[in-house]
Amino acid sequence: MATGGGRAIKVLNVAEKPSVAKQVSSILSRNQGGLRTREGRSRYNKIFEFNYNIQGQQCQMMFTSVTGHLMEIEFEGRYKKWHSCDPVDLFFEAPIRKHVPQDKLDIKKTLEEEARKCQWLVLWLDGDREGENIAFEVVEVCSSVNSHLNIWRARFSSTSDREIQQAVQQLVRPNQLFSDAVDVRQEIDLRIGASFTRFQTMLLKDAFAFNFSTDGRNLVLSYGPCQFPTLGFVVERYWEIQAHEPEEFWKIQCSHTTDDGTANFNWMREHLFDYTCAVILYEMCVQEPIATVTEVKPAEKLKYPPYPLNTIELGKRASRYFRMSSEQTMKIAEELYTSGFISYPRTETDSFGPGMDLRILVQQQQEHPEWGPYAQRLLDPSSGLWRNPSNGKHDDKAHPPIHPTKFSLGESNWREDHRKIYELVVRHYLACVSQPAISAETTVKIDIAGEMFKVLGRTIVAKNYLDVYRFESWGGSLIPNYTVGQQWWLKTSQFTPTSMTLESGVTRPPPLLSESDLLDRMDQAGIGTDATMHDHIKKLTDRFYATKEGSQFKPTNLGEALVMGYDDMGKDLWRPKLRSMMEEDMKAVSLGTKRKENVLAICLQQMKTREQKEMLFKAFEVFFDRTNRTGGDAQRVRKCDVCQESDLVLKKTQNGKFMVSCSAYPLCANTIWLPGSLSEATVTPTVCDRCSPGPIFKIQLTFRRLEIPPQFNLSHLGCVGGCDDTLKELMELSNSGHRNSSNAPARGVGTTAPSRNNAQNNRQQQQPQRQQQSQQQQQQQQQQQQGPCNFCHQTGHASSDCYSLTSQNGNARSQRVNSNNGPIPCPVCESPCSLTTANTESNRGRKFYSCKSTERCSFFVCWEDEVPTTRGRGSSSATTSRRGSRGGIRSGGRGGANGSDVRFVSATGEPVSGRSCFICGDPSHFANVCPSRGTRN
DNA sequence: GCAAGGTC
Repeated sequence: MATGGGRAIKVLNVAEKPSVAKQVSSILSRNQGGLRTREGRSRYNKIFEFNYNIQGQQCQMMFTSVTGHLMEIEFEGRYKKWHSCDPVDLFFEAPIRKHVPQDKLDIKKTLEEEARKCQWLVLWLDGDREGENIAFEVVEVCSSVNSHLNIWRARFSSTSDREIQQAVQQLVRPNQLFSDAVDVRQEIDLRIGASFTRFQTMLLKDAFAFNFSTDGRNLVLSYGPCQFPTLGFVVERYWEIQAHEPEEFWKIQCSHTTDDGTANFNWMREHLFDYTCAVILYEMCVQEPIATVTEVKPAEKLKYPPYPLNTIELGKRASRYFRMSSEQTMKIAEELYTSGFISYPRTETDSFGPGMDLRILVQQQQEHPEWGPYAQRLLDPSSGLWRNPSNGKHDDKAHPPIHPTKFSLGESNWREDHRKIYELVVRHYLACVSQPAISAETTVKIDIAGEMFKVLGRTIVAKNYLDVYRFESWGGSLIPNYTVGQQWWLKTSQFTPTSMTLESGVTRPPPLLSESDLLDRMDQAGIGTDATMHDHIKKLTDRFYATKEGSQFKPTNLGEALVMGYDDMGKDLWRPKLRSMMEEDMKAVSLGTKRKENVLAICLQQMKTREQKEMLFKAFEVFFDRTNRTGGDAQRVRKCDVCQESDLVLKKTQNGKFMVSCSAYPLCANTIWLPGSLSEATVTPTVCDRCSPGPIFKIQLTFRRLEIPPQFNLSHLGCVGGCDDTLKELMELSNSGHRNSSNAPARGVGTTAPSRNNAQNNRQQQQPQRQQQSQQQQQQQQQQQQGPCNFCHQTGHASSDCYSLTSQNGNARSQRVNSNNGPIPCPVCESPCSLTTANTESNRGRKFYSCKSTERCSFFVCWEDEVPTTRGRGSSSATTSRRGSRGGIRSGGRGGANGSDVRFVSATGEPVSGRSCFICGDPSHFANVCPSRGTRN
């Protein structure tokens, strides 16, 4: 860096926002003989002046700011207009220009005026890639009026005194590669966004009848690399819910009440899907209802306060605690920030740097009537409440976590939302610097007739941060005292439960995604930035892609159709992967390992999908009816029966002749010439109910009297699908005397079919779940038609599939099983297992194994006479074992066909690693989730 | 009428 004494040089300093210009100016001007402020051309961006010495060089500092990006990119000239070109031209051909938009011209003027006077330019933009790009925008504007500027970059990660003083003494050069990465991002976003948006809007908007109100707004079917993956999350969850099939399960509940409290014990099998099994085990417990305490495990547990608050957490918590939308949260937070009550709200950082004075912020809050006393306790060393905050893993190197900056009892111009967000920020901050909550927990396990149950009791020992963070709670539950022991005189080691019930439940689908869930997913997938995520979410509702019900998002038909269409294209254009890959490429550009031009070309090439537009059409046909319009001026008659891709549309030639021809002309030359005697022709919304494939829209035809035989009417509602004899006759008459006499009628007027392939049929074909349902219904119908099984006389399966056949095999195999009633090896995992006699009406006297090993095969229940052949892990024939297990329990009970299922449930309901499924031998899952469980062969 | 990223 050039240094020297002598005359002061003039230095233009530019920050990304006015607040930073002001902060940095006041830090640097301290003890430097004063800070002067003057107006710039923009009312928001003041200019601060002070003297400063940089490495021995006396400087006259001028410090101003921009407001984010100074420039925008847009398509040049004619490409700005929607109908100026084919949308695909926007990918490569359409030139792009970068310019300062109208509303930033005053800032540009200020920069130009100040730059002319200066020798140095110091760029104080934020320390991220966007900041670097804005820096180069500033350089471009300033250099254009002063080519001799010496250009420097100040690097700082927060506006603490130390960092700022350090940054100004260690100026570096701006990084072109960082800026290049943003150029690529901008160009890809614009080209893809504009191209796809125009393409799908023009393709679909007029072609389908959308059955919702747009509130007078123009319908735009936008596509964006961030908004679409966001929509994808919503739709994917919705599909998951749709695909869920509820299953009934059964569980034993056991409670014990004493003067000390009530313990609700949970069954360690959690639940069984088989009613008969559950009843047998329940009856065993009821017949021998003595609970023996087998384990009492006390432990101290800590609940830690949250990490310091960043933007995403603020959005998620405001959504959870106040049901406030992230968009509204950001708006309120902005207002609190600009009026000085909280720090900058757009930050990724969730840890406080070493430079922050954390106690001063607590001192500011001491006077508050609600949380003031807590703040006082925090500052009192004898309370032991203070704890240095733990650090999260995010740091944008530009801003600290969101924290209160000024005390307020609530301002007169604040609305309820301002109070809520301010309170959240303050309480969150106080919680961060507090000790965790402490509880004493006791886990008690009991054994009733061989069945295990457990309960967790919790007593809060110290609430600590929970005292101030009222949004979180930690439920305590007092339970009686228990001790372990077999001695009869220790009363608490055995007891009789107060109640024992067999309860049913049903598996439920996951809930729709909440705003908090969405922010979480976007954050994990790197969709958007902390400052833009809420915009992408709002866009889903603005574009009618999703609705918000309470705090949950549900896709509309439009949103679902779009995702289905792109899903069918198979290019993952709605998945977050695409954005993540782009993000990786940006990183490579910023590190210099990939070239800007290559990344741009490859990415755009990958996105070219226009040839697959039929997929979009098909997806939309699932949800919406077709109109007779194509989206342009031409009137749509039907899908082209030659190229099978584009539409046949009604057109009028320059010399007044009418024809129905393919919109893909000249790629497809399919044409039907209508009679030359026509004076008018208009496509109507009436669909022909005789011709297929449909829909084929009828055409209202008006003929000139003198040009058609007198027996024909002047007006005729015609169909070009082939059913219309009148039209055929008139076309033949016309052809006989006209130039289009070749084969036009024969091609246009095809075969007729009695049924029309209507939209409803298409809907069923397209939607996977509906298709499945339909197949299941068909199967059921077939089974009903085939009558009862010859062997068991039940309906629902064919004789060849009857379980009773396989259970006979099971009987044969059971010969090798030990029939003693003591502990014997489990026939599946060979660990100790008990053989118990059933006592239900239908199975009285029948014996079953109940394996107690949670280590190897979890809880296995199987009839003695129907033990599967498979033993342990990696067992033999999947077919045999599946049949054996399926044949397990034939007795009726509740649940119909389900009553003949044996299910295997681990204590947690999850497959346990390191073991094989005993049904099929696959080590990747356990038997209770075996995909072959529900099949017969 | 189009994207996403800054910020007021």
